[in-house]
Amino acid sequence: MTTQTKIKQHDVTREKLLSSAFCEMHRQGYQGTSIANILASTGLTKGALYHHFPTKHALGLAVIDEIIAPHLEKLVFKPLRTSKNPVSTLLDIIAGADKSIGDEGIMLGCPLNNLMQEMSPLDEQFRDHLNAILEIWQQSLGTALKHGQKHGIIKSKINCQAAALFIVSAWEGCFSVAKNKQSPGAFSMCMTQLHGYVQSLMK
Amino acid sequence: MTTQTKIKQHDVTREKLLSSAFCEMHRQGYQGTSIANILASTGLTKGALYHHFPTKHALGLAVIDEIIAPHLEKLVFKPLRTSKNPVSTLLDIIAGADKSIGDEGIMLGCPLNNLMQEMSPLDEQFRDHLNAILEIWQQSLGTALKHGQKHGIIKSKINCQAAALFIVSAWEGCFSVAKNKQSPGAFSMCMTQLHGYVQSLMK
DNA sequence: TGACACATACATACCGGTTGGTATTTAATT
DNA sequence: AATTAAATACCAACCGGTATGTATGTGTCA
Repeated sequence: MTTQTKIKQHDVTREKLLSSAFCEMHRQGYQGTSIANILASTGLTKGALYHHFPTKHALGLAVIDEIIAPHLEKLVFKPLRTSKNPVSTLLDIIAGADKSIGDEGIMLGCPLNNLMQEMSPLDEQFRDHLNAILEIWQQSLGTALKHGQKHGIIKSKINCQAAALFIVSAWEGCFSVAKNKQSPGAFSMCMTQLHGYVQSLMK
Repeated sequence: MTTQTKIKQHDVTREKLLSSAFCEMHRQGYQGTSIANILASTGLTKGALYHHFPTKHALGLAVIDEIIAPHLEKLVFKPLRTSKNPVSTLLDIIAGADKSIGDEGIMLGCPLNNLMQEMSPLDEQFRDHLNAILEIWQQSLGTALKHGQKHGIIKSKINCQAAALFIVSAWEGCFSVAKNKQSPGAFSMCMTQLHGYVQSLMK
């Protein structure tokens, strides 16, 4: 037996539900997601779902915390935090975003951004959970820029927090527009401009 | 009697429905908008609504074409198109956006962006109508930048179409983030950065 | 032999949309 | 100008479908 703890059926089912819910929410939004569809695609029943999650609302929050947040953490936040040259890492991430996300991901939009748009004004808990991710994002970027400033890579006059906020905003904006145009090409073009913006912060 | 043509009851009721639908859609999204709420807030009934619009879907499209598009046309596109110095007009619009939109508008987000996010992947007609506005926006910006290039205001190496696309994206991104943070302050900070970006395109 | 992990059937509420009918305005005719 | 017919603008009740959520039953495994 490996070091891995035993996988219980309980967790398998829970993962199935979360993953299916994420998929549905990514495509239809939270409100457009129907419990029935989730159950159909997993082959489970209401008994299973309501055994694991008290409400659809709780399921939605769990998707944010257990799927969306870890995904961004792995793909963006951690690389930025652990890199020896975070500014160059940032440029790499921006430059390679279209490839690492893929056409379908671009068409569907950023899951975080999608949910923010839909749910933030409607539900305070959704907003808080989503905002926590946004905060980490901005923080990661701000720290990366500050690090660049300390090493003479980033212009000293730059307001790193404001620039970080703008990068996040523009990033999500690129997703928005590309999704609406249903055009991965537009995403690439847009992210290239963002790449240029970050470079314009450098000496 | 003035030169104005007589206001018919028909149009008054139609306007009431459109305006209420817009309001509801701005707050709840299209899918979250219920016919019942629209009727309650107007004091009308289903008979009235379905007399003027064949479906909820048609009502949604009418809101886009007859409310959202004209509003942006008046506030952004036309000023850009008719200005003698469109680049400076653009800077003015960006600088004054927070004031001209107001806190509540910022909290609720850009109606265009909201609907794009929600409906683009779900409905082709919505996408097309929304995209048409986006296209005009990008076009207005591209032309403004080109005009600036011709007059030696904008750097000649700039790709105006790409820059225009990015400005729209970043703009919408500022809305997204500010809406999620429920923070007019974040919007202002973000738009200030966008202002700086546009200035960085200038000589 | 219970606690757990699910399945099944049902309750309740709301959704968009339809239907038949009724005022009200408009247009035509005398 | 008065009358009448027809089209318009609107109302209120209802329909099928679907939504989330519940109550209860059943099999499994420690």
